[in-house]
Amino acid sequence: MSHQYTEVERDRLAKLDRIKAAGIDPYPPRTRFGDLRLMAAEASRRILAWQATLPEQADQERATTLHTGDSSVCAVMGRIVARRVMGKASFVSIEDGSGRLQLYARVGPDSVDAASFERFRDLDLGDFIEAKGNLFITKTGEPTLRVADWSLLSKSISPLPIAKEEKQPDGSVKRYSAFTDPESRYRQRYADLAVNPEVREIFRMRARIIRALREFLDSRGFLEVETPILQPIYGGAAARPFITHHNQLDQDLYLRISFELYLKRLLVGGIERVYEIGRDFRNEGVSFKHNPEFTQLEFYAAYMDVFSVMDLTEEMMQTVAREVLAATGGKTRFRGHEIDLTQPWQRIKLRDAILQHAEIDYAEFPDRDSLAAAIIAQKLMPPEVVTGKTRGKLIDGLLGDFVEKNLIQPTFLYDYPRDISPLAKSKAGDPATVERFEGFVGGIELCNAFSELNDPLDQEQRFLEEMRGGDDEAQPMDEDYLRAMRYGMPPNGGFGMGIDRLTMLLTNNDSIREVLLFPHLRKEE
RNA sequence: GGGCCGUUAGCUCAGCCUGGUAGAGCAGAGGACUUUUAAUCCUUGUGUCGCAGGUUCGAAUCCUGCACGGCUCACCA
Repeated sequence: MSHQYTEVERDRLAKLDRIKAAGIDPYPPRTRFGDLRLMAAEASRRILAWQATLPEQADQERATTLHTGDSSVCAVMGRIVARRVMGKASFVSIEDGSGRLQLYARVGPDSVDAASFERFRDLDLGDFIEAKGNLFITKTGEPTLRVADWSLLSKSISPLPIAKEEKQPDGSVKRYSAFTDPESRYRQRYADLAVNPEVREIFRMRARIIRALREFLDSRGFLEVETPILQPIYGGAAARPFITHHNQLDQDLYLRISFELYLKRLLVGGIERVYEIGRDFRNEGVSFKHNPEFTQLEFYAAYMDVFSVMDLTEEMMQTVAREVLAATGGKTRFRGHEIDLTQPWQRIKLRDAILQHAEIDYAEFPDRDSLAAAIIAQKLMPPEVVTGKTRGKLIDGLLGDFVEKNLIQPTFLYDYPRDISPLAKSKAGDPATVERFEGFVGGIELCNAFSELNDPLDQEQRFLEEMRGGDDEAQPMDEDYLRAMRYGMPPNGGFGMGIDRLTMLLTNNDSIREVLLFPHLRKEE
């Protein structure tokens, strides 16, 4: 179905025809003033600095009254985001990657001729232009470029939902009828980014976070790798996969649900410290903290264990927070809470956390049925929810229902049930418990780590236990992974973290969709 | 999947309770204006009121179903 043009769009198409008829290319292949280009923020900074060099206060005021400005010629390019057009003079504001700058054109020897002015005042919000001239400051103190020459760089046909902005006395900006409908913003992220600068800032922050994580790991001898996204056997987590098919090989393949089993194969191969940042895919529900595809960091380090990984995680998070949240000294706000990521993390045994928040000591109920009975007796969960859950899943349920939301400041919980941790090493002398931790901040789970199981016989048993469970999220047996492990895998600590959730935390966004450029939505119509 | 709320002009919204087939601001169009900055002043157009049924003489409005979305609960170790 082809696009039905609105009346405004038809007007602009007619304008486009007039532009072409005048011999002007509305989509020129290159700029004319690229060599002279200044970013908008740099132009503002430069002219304000020039003003400050004037010897006397009176001279500075005189400069703005006469609005002569400095004598150097520069050029700016960007999108028109505001227009104030008068009979023979006109102001437009353009926005580029650095910010906004006001342009001033008038009919006169110091600016443009009448024909050029007519075309200038005919510009629309959303058009891209370049303009060349000198910088000056208006009597209201606004850094401005006086247009001596200009060109259209790209004509906008559909009106962008550009909001009007009013500068408040306190310096803040009040925005009128901003583009806010979440569905429209996600479906048309291009328009969202174009008119909401703070959205662009989220994704700059996201890139900074990932860069800081890379730098941290690179500087500690980790090798970044890429492993298969299309996998013949999925594993490394408990989740339902997406299934696809290779036609020529006539083979079903799965989109990976985790990188874990491939990265640990590399430890067998002698890569002692390895990490990957990439996309995982899980065929499950969407929520404020779940998207079907999401970005994960996993690292594995030979000769580390769960506690040394805990130390490294703490250091990594502090480093990233200081780097990304330099302005606030590593503090962030999230879901209404002030969170300090530079403080040492609390470390609590899962058992103690559940004892504190759910008032049940699961260690007193060593088998599944006694724990289930106690949970029902204490009315912690309704009986129908308890049915069919293993002991580990019951404990995990208590964690999710009673503990997680209370873990606001950075906290590690450790010592997890074995049956929900099929790839983690058992704790010495405590076969029901594994050496595992999860990190929580702001009431959500952020990361997960363990002393990785490197005993191929134990691992085989775990796979068999999983398959017996009949869980549709159980990990399938991966014979090749066991074959790798039989060659000998060094003891190692592994770690996984959701980058999207970390970005939510560091940018104070309550929804994962705000930190994904193109979040999953149902198809239109 | 459940609950609640929403869907009206390009954007932000009012109108719905109490049915008489649609409004405001901004954006747009025409005019005035050579330092404006939510520019101002005059004139002016704009809609399958999410979709499909039903009730009614008459539905944006009441009813039912559906679609899409938001929040939330469940699920997601």
